[in-house]
Amino acid sequence: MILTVASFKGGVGKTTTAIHLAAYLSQKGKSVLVDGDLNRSAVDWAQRGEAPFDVVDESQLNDPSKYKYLVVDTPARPSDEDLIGLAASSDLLVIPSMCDAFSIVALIKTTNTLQGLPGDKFRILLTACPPYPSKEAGKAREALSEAGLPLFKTQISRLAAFQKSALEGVPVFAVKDARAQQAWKDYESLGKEVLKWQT
Amino acid sequence: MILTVASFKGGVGKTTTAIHLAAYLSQKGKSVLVDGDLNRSAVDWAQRGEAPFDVVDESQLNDPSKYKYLVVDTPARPSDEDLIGLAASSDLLVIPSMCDAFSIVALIKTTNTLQGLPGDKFRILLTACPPYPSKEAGKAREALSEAGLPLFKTQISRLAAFQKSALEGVPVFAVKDARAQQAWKDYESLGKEVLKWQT
Amino acid sequence: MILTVASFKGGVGKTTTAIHLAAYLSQKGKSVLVDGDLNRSAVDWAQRGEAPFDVVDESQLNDPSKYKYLVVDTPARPSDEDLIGLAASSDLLVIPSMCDAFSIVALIKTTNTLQGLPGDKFRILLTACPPYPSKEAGKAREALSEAGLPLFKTQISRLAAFQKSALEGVPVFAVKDARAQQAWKDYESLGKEVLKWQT
Amino acid sequence: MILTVASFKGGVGKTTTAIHLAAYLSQKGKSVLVDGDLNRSAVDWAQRGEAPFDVVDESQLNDPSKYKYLVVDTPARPSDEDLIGLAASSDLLVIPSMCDAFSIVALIKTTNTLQGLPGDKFRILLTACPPYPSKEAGKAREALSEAGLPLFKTQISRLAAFQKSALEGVPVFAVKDARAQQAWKDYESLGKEVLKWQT
DNA sequence: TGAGTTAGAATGGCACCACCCGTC
DNA sequence: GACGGGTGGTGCCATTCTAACTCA
Repeated sequence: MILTVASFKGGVGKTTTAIHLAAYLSQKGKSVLVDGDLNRSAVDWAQRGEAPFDVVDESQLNDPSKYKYLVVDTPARPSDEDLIGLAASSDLLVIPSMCDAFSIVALIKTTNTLQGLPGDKFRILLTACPPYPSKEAGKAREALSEAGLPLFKTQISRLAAFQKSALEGVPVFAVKDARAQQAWKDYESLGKEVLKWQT
Repeated sequence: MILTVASFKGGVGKTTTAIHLAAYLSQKGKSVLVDGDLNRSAVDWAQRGEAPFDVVDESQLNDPSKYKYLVVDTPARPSDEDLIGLAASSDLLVIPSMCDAFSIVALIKTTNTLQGLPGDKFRILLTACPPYPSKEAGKAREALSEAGLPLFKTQISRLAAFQKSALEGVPVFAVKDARAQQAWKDYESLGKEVLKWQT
Repeated sequence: MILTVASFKGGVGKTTTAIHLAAYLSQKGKSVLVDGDLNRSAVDWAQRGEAPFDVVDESQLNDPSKYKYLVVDTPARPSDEDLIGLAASSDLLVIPSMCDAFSIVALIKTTNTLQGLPGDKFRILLTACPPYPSKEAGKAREALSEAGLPLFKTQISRLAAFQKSALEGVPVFAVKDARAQQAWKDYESLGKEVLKWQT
Repeated sequence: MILTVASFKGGVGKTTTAIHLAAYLSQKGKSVLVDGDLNRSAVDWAQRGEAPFDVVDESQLNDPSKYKYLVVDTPARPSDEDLIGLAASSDLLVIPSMCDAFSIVALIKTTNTLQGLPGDKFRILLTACPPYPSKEAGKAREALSEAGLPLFKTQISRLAAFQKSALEGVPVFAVKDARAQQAWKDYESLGKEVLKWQT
């Protein structure tokens, strides 16, 4: 199964999402994270710590058949053609987005592009959602639904544990933080939703 | 005076910064915000509400000499050459960045590019800084200083008022929010720092 | 039907409750408010304004059979014997109580006395409940339930409209206040609960 | 110095006032709180937590001369003779009252009784005053002044911290609440006024 | 028609609770 | 694990402004 993580804007948790999806899926079968980002953020990350799955540069992926799950972290701002290509070569396209107004508006503007994608091959993931009682995530969800864009039910909270995860180069469940488990649950929930979608 | 706002990543408050810099400077002299972003976020924003300054598409700026201050919002992810060009044609390059680890690491990676820029023509602005007692901003500041990158002393807080500002298409000081004035003070302080730099 | 309003403490909205119960019941049948309080608060109140029902001193109630509903406002701090007498001569004993800790503790202390009362002849009414998001009313409700004391489902909010009602000598629905209708709904709900209990 | 706290109605913060007056005065000299209330609220309170002063039942006060300050919490609804007796045996009579209309009217009705008291031996304390922008306290103050009744300049705010204080059995300054210090300042101010009156 | 009155909406300020975060 | 500081949302209250209605 090939999961591609792509977004039109940077700084939305794309790499974090790719890493933690790979971490979750590696519990279910041999997994690899393919780093296609220009910044090589994921490779850097893996070098800082100890990843429970393989992390390879996209040019170094020799034998995809070794893996049950491939998670691909793509460069930011793909062109329309890029996106279509990514969708064609993937089973599911995960599009993370923050829930601030600018991000949502930008995302809705790309509705045409996205709806050109085949069937239900993509879903949007809200990331960095502020805690209760903020309504930002709810508003974003509503706006995207109205625009007809498919959403994951799961959303990722904005927690300092994710920062520590990035700094230390370990998945968030390995971070020493009071809310590390809560943070990990978000991605576990996402992982379950992905696997459920597959069926 | 030409101020250019550019960043290597999206979703860092680039448009918000451009808008509020223009809003501050429009108090000091006739100002225009030139929207060079592909998403035309700033133009959209101005259409939603009532901006106290002109907002034009970059192709529509006929007579720059009419204005005392030009604030240019650029596309995300400029290439190195783009950046050099932008720096050459501007008096100051403002580079907003969030203070999360990925953003800071990405920024430091571009140190070489940035230090190729002439003199003290650019400065980094930390945006969306989490409130006390978070140390994220402090850590980011330290890391950037060590990398030799120049920073604005001012930093922008992460406040819901900025979200409302984006949604309503008005500068943050016109938003009905308990912390609107506090939010505006951040950009006032930035504006003062910019003007002070000029001298 | 004879409704008696009694409480062990003063200042809990006893008179307000008696007045508004009478006001509600007067819509359903001829009603009288019998003022047994030493302060003659209800009589004073009726003199200040225009009550839609009769208000008489307890010594002046000549012909109870004229009325379908009698609401009796009793003196504060009845003795145990008083209370038993009141219960015996009434169909229902309404015991208003604020939800502060002292009031609730004092009320629970009287559990023995209350449970000596015949059957389900009394119910406690929480009054002056602070607005959301306070949990005071919820805590009080929980404590009283644990003590086995019966509660009205309805509770009365703490609203300035009740103050104006007292000052002007009119039922709260006749007060010029943005929340007057909301305040009246509380007592309407109580009235419905009382009538429902009767059946 | 003997301070007596008495009121004609219950639920007005009588026990809270007695407790916090004793707490303040215990900073200035050895103090005791004499619980004369039938509910023994103050004794209960002291049992729940840790009071920084002695709390005794009125029948157990053996050696008053041990104390510099005696604060006496009296039963609710004293008769006129009781009141005169209390005033005679005290240096100052503190009469707490809420500022709702019923309470104020009831208090003014007792003007005759009160004015029969010797000289300036008593003062009224407004308690549970609602926050800005309510005018309830101002109106109450005005009405009482017109009736010629002496008032403390200090008034006690209605704050959730006082509830927590009651529940936990500790003075309000020991409560974990954002406004605990503000609440305590009210009673500090009252204490100062009392001491100042003494001279 | 014009002016005074009155009802409704918008505004500012505060209290309260739930939550996040660094420190002890 | 508890604490203190901070933010976000909700609700109440008084004031102000606006809109509509009454009455001369």
